[in-house]
Amino acid sequence: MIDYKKELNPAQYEAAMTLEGPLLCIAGAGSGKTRTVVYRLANMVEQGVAAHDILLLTFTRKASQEMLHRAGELLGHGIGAVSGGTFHGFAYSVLRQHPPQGFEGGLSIMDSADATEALKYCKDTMGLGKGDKSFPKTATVMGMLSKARNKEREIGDILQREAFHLAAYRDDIVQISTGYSNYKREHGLLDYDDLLFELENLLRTRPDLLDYYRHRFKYIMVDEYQDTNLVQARLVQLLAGGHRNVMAVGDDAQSIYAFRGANVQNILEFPAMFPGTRIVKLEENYRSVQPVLDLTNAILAEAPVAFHKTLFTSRTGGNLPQLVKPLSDLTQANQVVNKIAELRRSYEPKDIAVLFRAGYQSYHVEMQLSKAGIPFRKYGGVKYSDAAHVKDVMCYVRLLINPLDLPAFQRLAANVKGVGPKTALKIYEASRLADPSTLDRLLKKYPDFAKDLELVDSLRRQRLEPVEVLEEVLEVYKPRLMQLYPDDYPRREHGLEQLVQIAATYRELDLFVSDLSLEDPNPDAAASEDHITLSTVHSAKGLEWDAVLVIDLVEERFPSKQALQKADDLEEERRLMYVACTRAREYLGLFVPSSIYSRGGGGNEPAMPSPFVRDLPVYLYEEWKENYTGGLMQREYQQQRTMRLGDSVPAAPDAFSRATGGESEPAFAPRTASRKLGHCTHKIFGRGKLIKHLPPDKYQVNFPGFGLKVIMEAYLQMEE
DNA sequence: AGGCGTCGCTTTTTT
DNA sequence: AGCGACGCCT
Repeated sequence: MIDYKKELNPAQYEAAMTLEGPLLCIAGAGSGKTRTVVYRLANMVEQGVAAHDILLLTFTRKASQEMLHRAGELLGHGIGAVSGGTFHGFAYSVLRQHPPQGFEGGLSIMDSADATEALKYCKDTMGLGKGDKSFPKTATVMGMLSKARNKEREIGDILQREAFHLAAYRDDIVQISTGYSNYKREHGLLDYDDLLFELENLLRTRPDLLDYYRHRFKYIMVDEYQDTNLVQARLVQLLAGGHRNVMAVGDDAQSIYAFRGANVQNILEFPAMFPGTRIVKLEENYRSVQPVLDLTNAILAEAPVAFHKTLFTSRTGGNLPQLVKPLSDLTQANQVVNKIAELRRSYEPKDIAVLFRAGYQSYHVEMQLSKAGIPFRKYGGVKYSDAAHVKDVMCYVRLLINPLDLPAFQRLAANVKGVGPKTALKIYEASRLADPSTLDRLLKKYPDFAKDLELVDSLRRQRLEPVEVLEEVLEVYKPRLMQLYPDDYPRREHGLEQLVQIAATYRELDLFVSDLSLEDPNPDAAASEDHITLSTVHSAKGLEWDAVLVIDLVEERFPSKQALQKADDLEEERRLMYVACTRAREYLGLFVPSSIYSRGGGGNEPAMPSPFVRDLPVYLYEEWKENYTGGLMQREYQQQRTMRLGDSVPAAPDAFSRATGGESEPAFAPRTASRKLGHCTHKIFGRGKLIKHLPPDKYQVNFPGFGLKVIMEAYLQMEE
């Protein structure tokens, strides 16, 4: 028997024990969210719930597998057939069993590269935006279309709000959008957004199926609920609408996917969607040492989040986070590598990570790490399955599943010398319309492509395992690999070996293909023990390391350039910064280069430190500057710092959470008023910004240089 | 007419 | 580094 009461804190215990009815778990960073879900799963099994009855929706398949694995360990036996994965993965698994109208002949999932290519094709064939230099790029148009669908608003609306300069192209963009939809239907293609909407449509139009799935999944858990969008919330409502045994877990402070339509309101409105929801807040942090936690709390203090939490930790000791100011982003790479070398004396490589806002920002660090012989693994940015050779090979496989998949057909054809999109389309039309004379003539002209089509046909006749299919394809494709990529074909060949390895774990071809586009498989994750991690902050979500280094903390990089315009976007960047820093257990390094290389400015340009760093009270970190010889020197302590030394947490956490959490207050109290608060002056701390009114007579105030304080109103001089 | 090489320009984040 | 426009080649 598991002693739940002993192994969980009271809030975790409550969440793990509540199995029936709707439950919302607000879990701060590092508060043992996974642990709580794991114990809850174990409890379910002990209470006699069959694994088969549980649906566990998580952000990545890896996350659901880890939860199941750990629950299995806890129970001392496997937990078996829990269904789980991402919303998109789940949607596909349902849709492949119940193909929507028009997809009976086969159904291909397009990843974002496929979708953009298809959109470009539509744009070109419709002759829109030709020769107009300021016409938005295909990728930009794709982004707008996807945003409109995710937020469920008109395209014109999105353009107006997010890209005013493109509003003039609204009609053209709407036309492209219509053309794209038709194209997808015609060729049996679904993009990521379609998966969710088609699933909703299926459940709404087929009451029998809705009923079936409601009985099939008697318990539903949704992780990272703050990153769900509107249609995902409706799917949860549909699926859990019968029994209402549904748990949502999330943290509004870690919502970082608004750009793709994630709606923080979802988590706030969960109790309204499921009346009678029990709310549990996990606020004790088990991950980070106090100095790291103090700094992350300070980042969040300025954010207007609905549930204000100040996390507290029981982890004692720990050093102050370091703020390192290299002279440029180039020397930053050296400083990062030096620091990693130093950290490796105390930590395993797998416990060290370098985080950044965008994929390209790790470029210099990657170079220096390679030079220093430190192995690393990069997450985020370009995906493994985006590599041209992987896409090439997968096109053969896609045509097996869906013969109408025109993008796949065109891509294969384009690899043959002398064939471009137009010729490919001719062959495609000729084969589809059964026009043997044209077909014969064209295939004679391009014997290489004829060979490809023969291969696909012969594979379609046989019923082979995924791995066997791949081996046959590679036999034809490998010789072509050298021809196509003479410069680096050995590296690509290695990548294809990995693809075969992945294929070997599947029995069904369509699952192999869909998984590859729905979830980056991360080929040799198992062999990553001796690798340090480089990752975008988005891809680092839900993970943690002993030592975390965040780089490029300058204006226009982090926060990113385009987020500086709108307040909402800037708040999302702040939460992103919060997510980055809360990944650290013990060491946190913030790197702020004084200049960055930019193409436009013709070399190095001075850079402003990120506002997220600028606004931090100085006593929360120690500052190191790089000198001309590449060494680091510590900045002399400022007056405030000396004054504050020996002081503990900026805001006394107990008092604060008691004052804000409030057993009497409804837990869902949006902090609407706080935005309107102004400034005040205090005799000792000087001028500060009012953050929150703590009734009846206190205010939480942020004083530059002193940080968060809770002060009696009588001691404050208010400004207008 | 369609394919292919070259030059100039611009880079967020992900299922 | 990748897209798009432009111009030359088959």
